[in-house]
Amino acid sequence: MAPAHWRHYPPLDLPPILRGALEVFTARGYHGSSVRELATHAGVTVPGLYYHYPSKQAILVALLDACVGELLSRAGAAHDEAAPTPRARFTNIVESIVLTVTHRSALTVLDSELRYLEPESRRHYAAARKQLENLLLGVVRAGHQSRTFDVSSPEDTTRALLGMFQAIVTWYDPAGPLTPPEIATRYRTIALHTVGATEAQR
Amino acid sequence: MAPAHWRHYPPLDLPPILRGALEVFTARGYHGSSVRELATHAGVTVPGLYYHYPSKQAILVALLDACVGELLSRAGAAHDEAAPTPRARFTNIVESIVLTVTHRSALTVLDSELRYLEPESRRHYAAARKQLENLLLGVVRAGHQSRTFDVSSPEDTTRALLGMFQAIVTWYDPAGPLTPPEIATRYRTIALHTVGATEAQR
DNA sequence: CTTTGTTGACTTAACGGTCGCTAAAGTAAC
DNA sequence: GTTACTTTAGCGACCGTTAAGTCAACAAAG
Repeated sequence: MAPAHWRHYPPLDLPPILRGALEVFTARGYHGSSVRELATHAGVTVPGLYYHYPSKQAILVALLDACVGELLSRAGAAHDEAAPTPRARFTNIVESIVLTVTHRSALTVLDSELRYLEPESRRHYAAARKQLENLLLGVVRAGHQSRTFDVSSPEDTTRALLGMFQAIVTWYDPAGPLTPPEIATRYRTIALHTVGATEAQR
Repeated sequence: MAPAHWRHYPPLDLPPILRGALEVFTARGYHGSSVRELATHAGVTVPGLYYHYPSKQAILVALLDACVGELLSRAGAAHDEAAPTPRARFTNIVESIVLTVTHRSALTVLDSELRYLEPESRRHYAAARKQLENLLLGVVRAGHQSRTFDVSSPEDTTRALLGMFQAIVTWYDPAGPLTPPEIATRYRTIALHTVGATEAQR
């Protein structure tokens, strides 16, 4: 379950039903996909699908579970591994978020389907996202207080940064010319500018 | 049609059917809304709805038309009104985008439903968004060349900025404490940092 | 060894309900 | 009488879901 290292992204190991569902949900959206499409894409019949999952929504939840946990644990590992300076921690977290968003882009797209979940599940994912926000916010605040960073409001800046990263999936194409590490490098530079720490500083 | 000024946002003047459809689409998503819901929300019957619009998709298109055009024309006006410096143009465009995203948040949320459109309509909106990107990119490039801005890549930075603005709708609440002008002010500061132009400079 | 019972994985067939959409008739204003 | 718009009624297709049966694998009982 736990990856060997937060920078290493093995191919997603999902059961065939979830693998197929991921493709269909990504292409057509949650409400736009029928359980029949999910079933045929996974190579099973419809009741075969219901044997493994109690409902269509449960499939989406299982998929999101695989996503949110990974993002959070990788960002945490990236933070812990960094030298104990705001700058090092910040760049590691940014790199890890951008790597996850790109390497797991199909899963990340599902974030926009989050609001169709029943309230209980939705609260669960809202909490997870808040945890990520707090991780990044802590680092930005530390940099703010030590004057390593130049930000007017750590809270606003953190929220803006996370939005910036999340938006990558709206244009990222795994078949395109840019690789995840390349994008991570570019966004590291941009994010450093956003928190007022120029590349030149060390 | 054209607003008196790009900073002024009168209440949306939409025909009742579109007004109701906007609420329903925003709450449930395109595929999650039925034409029966759209009709009852607008106070008409289903065939009454089909008298005005040929299909469910046409309603979404009409709604998006009202959105994209406004965003583009306001950003253009904000650019033209600014003093002819990259910094003034940049802050005006940023302010105008953030004001539109917040004042017209219900319409902006529909952007995530864009991929469910048939290819022809989707290309139309992709082109409009590209126009906005080019408007902002031109200004960022000008600031880059005149050394007013400090960016490593105007293209990447512009794309990151637009993603940052678009993401506002994921947390913005019209009933919340923050008003659109307040958010615009905060994002102006953040965006200036992102392009490497500190607030202190004039 | 066979027989029998149990489980797990999956099938065929279909349930009631909702989907997007429309034909045809009606109404009110000009 | 024409135009603008609404109504009642319902089309066929598809929706998420389920009941009931099939079939291989395996274990305990004879």
